[in-house]
Amino acid sequence: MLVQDIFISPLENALVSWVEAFPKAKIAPLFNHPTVKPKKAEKGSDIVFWLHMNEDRQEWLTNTISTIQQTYSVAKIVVLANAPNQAEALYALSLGVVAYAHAYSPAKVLLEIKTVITNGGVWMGQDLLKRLIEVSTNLAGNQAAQVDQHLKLLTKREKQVAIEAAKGLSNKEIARILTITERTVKAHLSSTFERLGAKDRLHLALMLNKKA
Amino acid sequence: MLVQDIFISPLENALVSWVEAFPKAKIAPLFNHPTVKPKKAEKGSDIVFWLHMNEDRQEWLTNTISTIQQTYSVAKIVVLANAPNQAEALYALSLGVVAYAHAYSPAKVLLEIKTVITNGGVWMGQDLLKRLIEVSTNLAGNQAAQVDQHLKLLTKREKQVAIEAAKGLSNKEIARILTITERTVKAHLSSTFERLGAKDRLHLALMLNKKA
DNA sequence: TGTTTTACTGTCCTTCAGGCCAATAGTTTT
DNA sequence: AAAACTATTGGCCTGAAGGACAGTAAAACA
Repeated sequence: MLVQDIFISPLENALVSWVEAFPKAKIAPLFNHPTVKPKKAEKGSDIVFWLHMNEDRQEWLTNTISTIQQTYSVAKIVVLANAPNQAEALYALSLGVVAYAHAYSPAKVLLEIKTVITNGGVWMGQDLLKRLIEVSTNLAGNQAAQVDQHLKLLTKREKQVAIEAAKGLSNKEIARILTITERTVKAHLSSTFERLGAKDRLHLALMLNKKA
Repeated sequence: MLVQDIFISPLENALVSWVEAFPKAKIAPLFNHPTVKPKKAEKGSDIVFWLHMNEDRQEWLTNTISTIQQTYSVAKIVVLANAPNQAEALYALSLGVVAYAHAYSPAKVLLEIKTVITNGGVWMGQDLLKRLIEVSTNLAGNQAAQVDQHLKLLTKREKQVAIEAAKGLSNKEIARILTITERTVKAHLSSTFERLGAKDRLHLALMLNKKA
């Protein structure tokens, strides 16, 4: 089976690792560029588009993915990001992209990605998946139990502070109703973030306010 | 680099596909069984534990994973399930397992898994991943009419911003994914707060994440 | 009896959020 | 045509949040 690899990148020349991984790949600045126009009709042929993502091309990404999907329903799309970030990765994957990786990944990794996706898999970094799992276990699972699980990790005082913070109260307000200093509230919250792996009070609130 | 594969399974003999994929692998009924004790000190050596999961050994799984992680901080753990299911997969992955697959996966798949995880990836079935992504990206997807009521009061752009903010994203992150300035995000948010009568983004998040 | 955990407080500093006071340009409504 | 709304961005400023240092006293635990 013929598999065509097409890199869409603003770069003039493909990166070394790209060439190393796929010597026969084509590269073009835009999708639908004449030099890379794949033969659509060819039956059983697989096409992999490797989209090189710059920080400031979010919209381009969205449009390109959409166009590719409309034109080649079976094509696989991989996003190679100069500066990978979780939000973008999630977004891309939700659009149907089958892999999201660093643009400067070594050839070895690129080949691995290729193997995985041509076998129907989806490739993504470990950190991102961890995050995904965190988020969705909170949203999906036994919400009530999940929340208790979280609260169980906290000391009595931390629990009180966390609950108030999750309601949307400010540190000052919490301090008043618990008759402690604002500083102490901060201390309890910091330790709470640490224990629960929350980024800030908003994430804490989301953790403790999962719908039942 | 030496990579040791250790199968932990109640079976007397390894499955055919296991042997086919890893002829030199060891197998034992329990972790820490003398016959499979890996040399911990060996620098740069990778260890992959393949845990064979029976339906009724949930607790065993939890404990074994925990013990392995404490003993070999760098070890990779794969779960091979006789009867894979999403809940269990999620649970295992949330514990730090880097792959979850069917115990009777062909050797080819096992080798693919091995490749992926030794390169820092995580392996899982496509269906599960799709599900994960759905859950974590569709904040508004499964919300009640009440939330729609709120969102209906907003302009298109404000709605987009509000939803992202309610997920816990910072202004900068939102700006990035919508390809606008952080300043503009602030403008949309300010107007959103006004329209919905929200005090700040935390209250907004609570409004849009209300239990149905 | 040590050691660890909890509860509490301090200052300094950086970043972020959001309000206030603008402005421009396109679209919609009146 | 004029008025209102939408989308965008700028600068300035204040206050809150949270991390990076701290530190003390009591309780719990080993």
